[in-house]
Amino acid sequence: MFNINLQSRMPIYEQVYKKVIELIIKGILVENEQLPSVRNLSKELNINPNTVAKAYQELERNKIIYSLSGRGSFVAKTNRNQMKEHILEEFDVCIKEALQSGLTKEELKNRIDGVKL
Amino acid sequence: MFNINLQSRMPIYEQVYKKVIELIIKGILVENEQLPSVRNLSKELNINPNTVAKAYQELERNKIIYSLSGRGSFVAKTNRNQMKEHILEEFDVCIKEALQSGLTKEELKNRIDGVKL
Amino acid sequence: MFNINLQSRMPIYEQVYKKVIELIIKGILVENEQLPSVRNLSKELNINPNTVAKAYQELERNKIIYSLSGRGSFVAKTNRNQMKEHILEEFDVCIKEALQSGLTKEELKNRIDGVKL
Amino acid sequence: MFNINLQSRMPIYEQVYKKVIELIIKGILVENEQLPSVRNLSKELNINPNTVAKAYQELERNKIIYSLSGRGSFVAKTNRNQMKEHILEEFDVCIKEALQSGLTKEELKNRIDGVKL
DNA sequence: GTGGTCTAGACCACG
DNA sequence: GTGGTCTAGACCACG
Repeated sequence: MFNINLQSRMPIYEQVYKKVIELIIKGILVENEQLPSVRNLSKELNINPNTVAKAYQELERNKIIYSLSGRGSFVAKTNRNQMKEHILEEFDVCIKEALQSGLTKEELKNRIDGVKL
Repeated sequence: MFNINLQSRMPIYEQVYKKVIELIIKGILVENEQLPSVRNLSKELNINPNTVAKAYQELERNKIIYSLSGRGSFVAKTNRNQMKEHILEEFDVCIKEALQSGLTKEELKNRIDGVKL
Repeated sequence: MFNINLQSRMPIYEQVYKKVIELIIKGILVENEQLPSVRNLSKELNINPNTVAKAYQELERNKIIYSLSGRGSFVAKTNRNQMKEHILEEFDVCIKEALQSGLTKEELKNRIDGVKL
Repeated sequence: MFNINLQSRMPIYEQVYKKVIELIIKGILVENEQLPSVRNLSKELNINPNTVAKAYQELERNKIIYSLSGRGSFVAKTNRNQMKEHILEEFDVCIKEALQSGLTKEELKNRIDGVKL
């Protein structure tokens, strides 16, 4: 379910962070649902607990999850639209970079059609 | 003309690298035109000469510029389409990230329309 | 009446502890009055009985309540002034932190006037 | 200059965090001044570099310092008033707790006069 | 069992 | 030399 890529140049903790957001946007993780514990997830992904903890702390700081002391971490009151907006703002940065490099909006939109996941 | 942001999370050498490509795509730098020397550019931007050198090396490795020993660096036979393709491939990464986060192609295309530089 | 916040960074047992003191200072709980049983209070607040027990133990240790084995916990001979002193000593810690951060006593006193509960 | 208390229940990284703010409020660290490097400060305080790094990252996240990659950490455009406000907001929490415990504003203000650092 | 803090130490990119 | 990331593993408070 978490699919971490150790080879990627994107830090692992950031991959975990984004994965949680993705699962919420897709409705796989829902409000107040408990996330896997730091220890369990780190075992499952075969990474260090600290790395998972860092991702969770970042998520909590951004009010995407909350933790109850001694009980675990849970999905916060999720505002999916707000979360989409969050992702789209990151996408904006890419758009601007491409436009600044001299490409046109038409070229970018056409490119999107061609992308396969 | 070069507009470097020292506080950006993007490495400085990468900013220089992209800036040169941008100037070529926009036709500001043209085939066989001489680039500023490493020394001059580093002074102008107030950054380490090694940083400029690294950007130039990367550009040369990708056949975007060529250097004549003792004379300087010059814009290579520019294939603008190839360069656009290069930018678009970077953009692909952003598209994929956004799609993987659960957004749709429609949402991304609409977003592009709204962006102002 | 007890108003516990599970998401607060303040430990739950400490919240219970403080709440009892507050109720005594306000005269809502009076000398020799029986406190809710550990079991009942934990059910009402939906928290672990051990957590309530810990708060009660701490209160007993500080002579704020006393317990009769098999009968329950009761408000001790209350010395309101002593209790106020207790709260004020906690407040001292905050004052010192603020002063150490470079603020002046005047600034702190003015701030108190502005606070609304 | 940094005066860390290893016995305190306040986490070390938080003490470092607050110390930097204090030094800025007091004008000892000024805009664009370079902070001691993570390594140097950790040696001086005899604590782990990661602990200092955590404090610096938190400071950077809150725009109190900024880092130039490969060069070091520097005091950001400091708005002292904004920083005071930051401290005062923390103080508000203490005031509210004390008021909720049944004390009066007068009692709190008198207490401030009596505090010695 | 849960997350939070910390140490010791490694490796990396960047400059 | 600089900060950023990560591991391995310890200890702690809380529940």
